[in-house]
Amino acid sequence: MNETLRIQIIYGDSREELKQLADNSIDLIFTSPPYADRRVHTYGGVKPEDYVAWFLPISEQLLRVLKPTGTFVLNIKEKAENGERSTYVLELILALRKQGWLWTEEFVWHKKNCYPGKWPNRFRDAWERLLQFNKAKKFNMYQDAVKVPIGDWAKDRLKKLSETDQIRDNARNGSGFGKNVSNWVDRDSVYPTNVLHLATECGNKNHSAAFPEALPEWFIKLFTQEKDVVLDPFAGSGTTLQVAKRLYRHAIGIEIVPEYVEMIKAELETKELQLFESRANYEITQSQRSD
Amino acid sequence: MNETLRIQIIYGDSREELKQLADNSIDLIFTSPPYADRRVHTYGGVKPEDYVAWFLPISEQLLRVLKPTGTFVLNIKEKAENGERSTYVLELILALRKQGWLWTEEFVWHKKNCYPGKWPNRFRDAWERLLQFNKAKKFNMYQDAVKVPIGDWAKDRLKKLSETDQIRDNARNGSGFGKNVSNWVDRDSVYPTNVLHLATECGNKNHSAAFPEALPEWFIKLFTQEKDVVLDPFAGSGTTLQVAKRLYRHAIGIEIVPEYVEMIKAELETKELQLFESRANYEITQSQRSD
DNA sequence: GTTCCGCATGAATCGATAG
DNA sequence: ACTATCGATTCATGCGGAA
Repeated sequence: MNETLRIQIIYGDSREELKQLADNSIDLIFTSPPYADRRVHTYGGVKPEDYVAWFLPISEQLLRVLKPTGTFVLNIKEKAENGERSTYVLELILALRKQGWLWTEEFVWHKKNCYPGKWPNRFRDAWERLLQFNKAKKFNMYQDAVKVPIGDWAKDRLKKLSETDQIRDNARNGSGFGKNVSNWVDRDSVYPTNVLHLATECGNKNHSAAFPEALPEWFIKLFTQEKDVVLDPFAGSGTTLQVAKRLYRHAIGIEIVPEYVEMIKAELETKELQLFESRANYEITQSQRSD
Repeated sequence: MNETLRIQIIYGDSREELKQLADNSIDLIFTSPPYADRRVHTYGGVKPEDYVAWFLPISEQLLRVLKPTGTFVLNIKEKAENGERSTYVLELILALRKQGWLWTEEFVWHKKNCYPGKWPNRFRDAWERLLQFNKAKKFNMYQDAVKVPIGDWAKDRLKKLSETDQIRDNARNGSGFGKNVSNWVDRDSVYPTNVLHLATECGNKNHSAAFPEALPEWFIKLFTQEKDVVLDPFAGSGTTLQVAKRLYRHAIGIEIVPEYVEMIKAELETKELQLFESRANYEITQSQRSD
């Protein structure tokens, strides 16, 4: 018997549409709000000084719909304006904490091929913030899902550990390292850090996404399991939804620009024909704007 | 005729000793203050909630002694505790702006060999902030001094990229200064970005520095010329001073731990015999604590 | 002299235990 | 309950002695 994977695209304003989602129903919120993706005009041109006030009603809803074990990942980077970095992201972090969120971590996305350009007073901006917020200190994290190959140094060094090395347990130097040498035998992968190296997708797609697929993929794998629910309240070109679907997670996206909504629907239906057919049926839903 | 390069180490507390420096006399301040609750043995151990109040009197002096064309670079990273990142660095940035500083840029130092460890709720912390502050919107910046030249060295690196390196860290590049290796092909040199890749210097040196020499070196080259004046109000093991001297910049360091002061003096005198002799004489001064 | 390998050492963070 | 201390965990690097 097939199970149904639900991919839902809601056409409308997140400030309104989030209200229809149930309490504690989302496992992961992954999103790039306006300013991160330079689409601020679609939400009426929010000024930097108004940004926090504009965002808080949305994050209040996000706090409501997220499961206690869930995670909220916010991809954002303040822009430089008139020679200075804006401070609204810093103020947003402080305001979200005051709203009840825990600021668990700040990941760095190092964009290998960042936007070109040259200015007299600054270099190109090659990184963005990925702010992790949680409702509770205990949340779901599946670290093994994102392990990476071990560095080259290990190839030469570790394979030559003798048997006595493995038995040795001299913790007298305090490091505790020698005690666990046997753990390292046959180890070929390690846990990553909080710095992510990814290229922006330069590719030949007909539309440009704010971030490469690898970015939501990493966080979806890290914070959800199959059949969990992923939400992107600023779906844009739908990268988060597509990755969620490919990884067999339920997904909900909200998008205010009708052209994007149509694009997402078309894209998802196309891929549906290619993938997963043997595995599940898919249900693609479009809700109407509520006003 | 020889010119004199002045390398001055002041033994004392920056909160007091900075007062003896002249207004508008410093071209670059590069420093790594003790982080909150770190280095409790050598330094006092400032609590996170007191950090901003502790730092502001110092930065007020820094604002006074810095030239209008000068730059202040602050290396800092908040710690994680009890599941959350502290917010005092964010609050410090906001407070410094209120004090009159411009927050020009935030560089990321990606520490390739970060501290090991494993926890259920987070990965290893592999980056630190390098916050750039200025007094005025027009400041000295010598971008060409940090361009990364293409040479045998770079080509060599390009070839040596191992397969695992490419899988686990596609941004691996030689110098570490955030350049996409593939962009180097057919170019003489390129400008870096605001992401720096450097390993920490650990290992068996007789003393351990908080940051590798390449870190102050990069900023000294970027923001000063020869015979400019560099200040480090938390000199520590003296890395900033030594690099300044090697790059033929005047330098002033303030350090509260007498053992470090002696260490810096000894180190500088040793190197004096080896380097620069044909170029200049050096004057190493020790001021006394003023109380 | 090269290369190889043992080893110490990091601005870490969490959970448990002790006062 | 709240703070101070301690053990456990982990990975990349450079130094120095050995082969």
